[in-house]
Amino acid sequence: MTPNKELQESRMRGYFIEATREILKGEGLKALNVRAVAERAGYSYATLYNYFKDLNELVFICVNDFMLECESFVEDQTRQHQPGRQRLKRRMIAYIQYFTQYPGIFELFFIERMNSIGSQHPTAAAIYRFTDRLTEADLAAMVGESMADKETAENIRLSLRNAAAGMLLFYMNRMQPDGYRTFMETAERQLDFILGKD
Amino acid sequence: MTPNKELQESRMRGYFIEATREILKGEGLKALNVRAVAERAGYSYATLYNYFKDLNELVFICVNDFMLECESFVEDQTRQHQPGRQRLKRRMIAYIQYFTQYPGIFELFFIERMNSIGSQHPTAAAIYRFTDRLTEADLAAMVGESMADKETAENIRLSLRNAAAGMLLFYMNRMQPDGYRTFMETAERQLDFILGKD
DNA sequence: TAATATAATTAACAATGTTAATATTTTTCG
DNA sequence: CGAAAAATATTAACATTGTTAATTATATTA
Repeated sequence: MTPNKELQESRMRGYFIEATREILKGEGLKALNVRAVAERAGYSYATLYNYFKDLNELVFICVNDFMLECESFVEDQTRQHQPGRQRLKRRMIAYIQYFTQYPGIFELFFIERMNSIGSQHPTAAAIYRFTDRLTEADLAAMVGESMADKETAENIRLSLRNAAAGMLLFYMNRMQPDGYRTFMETAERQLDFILGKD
Repeated sequence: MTPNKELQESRMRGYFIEATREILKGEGLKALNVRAVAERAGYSYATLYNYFKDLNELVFICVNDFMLECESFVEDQTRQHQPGRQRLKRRMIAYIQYFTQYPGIFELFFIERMNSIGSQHPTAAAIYRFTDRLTEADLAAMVGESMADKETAENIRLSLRNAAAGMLLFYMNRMQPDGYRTFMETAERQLDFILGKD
C-alpha cells in the first residue's frame, strides 16, 4: 500500500486552516496565535511550521473561504430581488453586515499586515475586487436598462468599494458613528447618494 | 525655591511624545516600541510608565500634533485657490498625499487598535471628523454659490470622508491599486465623481 | 528487523509590553 | 546642615508571542 502523501499533507493543512477560521470567527484576530491554533488543530505549535511558512501565511489562506461565505450570505439576503439598483443597495448592505458580524474577519481582510506574502499577492487583489464581484450583475442590469451609462457604472463600482471600506474602517476600528443603528442609517444614506436617489 | 512640578512633568511627557512622533514619522509604527521610544527620549523604558498609562495611550496622544501638521500641509497646497469645488478637490488630494508620505501616521490614524482609551475616545471622533474640518469652508462656499444644496453638501462631506479612508486603506495596506501613479489617478476620478463633473 | 527517512514534539531564544524590586535623587524639616 | 521621608528612575523579572533548533517518535525501506 503506497501512502497518499498529497492527501495526508492536504488534510494536515486543513486541520490548521479550520482551527484558524474558528478562532477568527469566534474570539477574533486578537486571540489568534500559533499556540491557540495548534491546540485547536490537535497538534503542537511547531508542527504548524511544517505546513505553513508562518502564521501570517496561514491566516491569509482563510480569506478565500470567508469570501465564499460572505458571498453566500449576500445571496441569501437578496434572493427575492431582481438585479438592479435596489438589489445592488441591498447587497452592499449585506456585505457590510457580514463584516460587522465578524470583527475578526473584518480585521483579516482590511487591517492585518500582509508580511510573508507581500501586499501584491493575489489575495490582496481579491479583497480589493470583492465588491466588484458582488455587484457585477446589478451594475450590468443598470447599464442594460439605461439607468446608468458605462462610465457612471464604473464610477459607482469604484465608489461602492471605497465607501464600504471606509465606513467599515471607521465603525469597526474607531467606533464612528457610535452605535449600530446610526451606523447603518449613515450607510444607507451613503449608498443612496452613490447610487442616485431614483 | 519651589519647584514647578507641572512644568517638569509636562516636559517629561514632551520628551516621550517627541520621541514617539519621530519614530512614527521615520521608521513607522512597526518600529515603535517602549524601548525604542525611551532610548530616544533619553530615559529607561520603565520611566515611560510614570508618565503614561501605557504605550497605546502615548501613541494616540500624537494624533493631535499630526492633525495640525497635516492641516498645515493642506493649507500650503491650496493657498492659491478660492474656497469652492476646485479647492475642495485639491485639499482632499493633499490630505491623501500626506498619509501616503507617512505610512506610520496612516497606521496610527486608521489601523492601530485603541486599547487603553477605548474607541469612543475624543481622539477617535477627531479622526472621524478630520476631513469635515478640512473641507468645511469649501462646502460652505459651494452652498453659498448655489452649486449644491445643504443636503447634497452633507452627502458630499460624508462621501469624501469614507472614500478617502477607503482608498487609503486599500492603497497603504493592500497595495491596491498597485502603483502611486495609478492610485492617484483613481483618487482623482473618485473625487470628481463625488463632487460632480462641473 | 535494523537502518534510514519523515514527522512531531519539547526546549530554547528573541522581541515586546508590563510590573515589581531596588537604587537614586530630591524634598522636607528638626 | 543633614538625616528621614517622598519622589523618581533604573534594573530585574515575568508573561506572551513568533520562530527555530534539538530531540524524540513514527513510518518506510531494504
